[in-house]
Formats: sequence, C-alpha cells, structure tokens
Amino acid sequence: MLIATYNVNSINARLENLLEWLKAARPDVVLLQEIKSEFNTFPFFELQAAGYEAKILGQKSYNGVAILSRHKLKVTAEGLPGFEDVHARYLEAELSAEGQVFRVASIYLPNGNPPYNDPDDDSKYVYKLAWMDALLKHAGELLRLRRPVLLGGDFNVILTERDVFDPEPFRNNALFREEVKQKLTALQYLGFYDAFRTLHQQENGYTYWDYGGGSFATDQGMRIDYFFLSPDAMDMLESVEVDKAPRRGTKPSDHTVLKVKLK
DNA sequence: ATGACGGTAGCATACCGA
Repeated sequence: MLIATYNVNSINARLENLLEWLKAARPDVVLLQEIKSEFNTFPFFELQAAGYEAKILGQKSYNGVAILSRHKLKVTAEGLPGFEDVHARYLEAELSAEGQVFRVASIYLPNGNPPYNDPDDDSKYVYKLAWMDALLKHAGELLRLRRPVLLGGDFNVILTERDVFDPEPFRNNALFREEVKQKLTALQYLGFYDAFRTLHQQENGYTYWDYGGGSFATDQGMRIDYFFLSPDAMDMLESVEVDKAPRRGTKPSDHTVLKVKLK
C-alpha cells in the first residue's frame, strides 16, 4: 500500500508531470494540494484513464485539495470540521484496502506570512494559528477512531533547525516561528508520528525548493510536507521516502512527492 | 526583509506563495 502527498502547484499546469509520475510510481493513493482548480476545470477524465478516482475540494485560482485513489473513496470531511474556512484546504476520506479501513486527509495548511510582527497586517498569521488549533482538535477526534489515520500534505511548518538549509533568515518567518513549531509538535504529543523523521535521522528530507537561485541544484530546501501517522498506521509502516523525480523534469512544481509504504 | 520565479485571471499587470 503506497500513499503519497504532493503539492502540485496547479493540477492543470502539472498534469503531464503528474500522469508521468503516476505511471512510474503506481501509488495506491495520492493526496494533492494547491490544485488551483474548481470542479469544472479538474482533469477527472485524464486521471480516471490513468486508473484513479478523484475526490476534490476545489477553489478557483488558489488553494484546493484532492485525493486520488485506485481504491474506492468515501469522503468523510470537506473542510476542517468545526472551522469556518473561506479557503479549500482540507479533504478527508475513508478507503478500504487489503482488509483494512484507512482514514486519510489531504492538508494544505495556511502559509501565514507576513507574521504578526508586521503591524500592518497580522490577519494571515492569526488565521494560520486558528487553523492549526482546529486541526489539533480534529486530529484528537480522529485518534479516537482507533484506525490507521494518515494526515498528509503541505503543512507550511519547518519543525526544527535541521529541516531547513539555513534557519537564521527564517527566525521570524510564519513557517518557523515558535508558535507554529509548538502547535505541530503538539500534534505529536497527541499521538501522531512524523513518519519521515521517525525512520530517517540523517537525511534532511527536504520537500520544497524555491524556484529561484538554483536552490534545487544546491539543495537549499526545506521540509514542509509531512505524513503524520496514528499509532495504528505507524504499526503498518514499512518505509518513508522523498521522491525527488517530480522536482527534476521540465516545468516542475516547487514541491516534490513524499511517500509512505504500509505493510 | 526582499525579490526571483512561477501560476492564475485575463489582457496589463496585480495577487499569491514559502
């Protein structure tokens, strides 16, 4: 059972890249973020031809999340339960595979910049913190299912100093401020595991490299895409890896794929 | 902190992102 997460930075701009990667990697489930598409512009037919059913929470121009699957999906939440949101950032579904019932969520956590040290505009950072509080609350509810739960996506948080090429310029950045690091750490105190870091202590695990300045070539990236697994999912974990192939080709997303393999 | 760079909307240039 192979489950991947990928911030595509527009599903339509990335369709060729995505189809090529699906064909090569043959994942069972893919969590997508920043599809930048609403229902009527989403490439359902192309993905279906590739073998994938798609459920989406779309939005015109910005944001938007989707779940692709080779197994039948049942949507369990469109948007974070209990949180009024004007953005399409959370889609959750249930699927049965290999005699197990899984719960997966595709998460596009708000960026939050500029942070509230900018007196002119604190709204985006305040929104990010509120969004994370709602995620923590709902994550606790998901744990009580006692099922394998996989929360995957672009969390827009650099968890620790080793998760970025140079922590210094980011000290006051909304991706690296103490409050957001604490809130994502709290997800782990609840009982979720940072799948990649649990299995890999040495690799940097970067999943994002800025388009500019040759940052991919020099590996000046950051680890901001994650899989957080419930204990029941963790028991099934076989491997986690960053797949850099989608970041290499022509017209790539600025993110790449993170994938987990379950027994 | 800012800009480079890419995507979207829509037709020139502004907004968004991490």
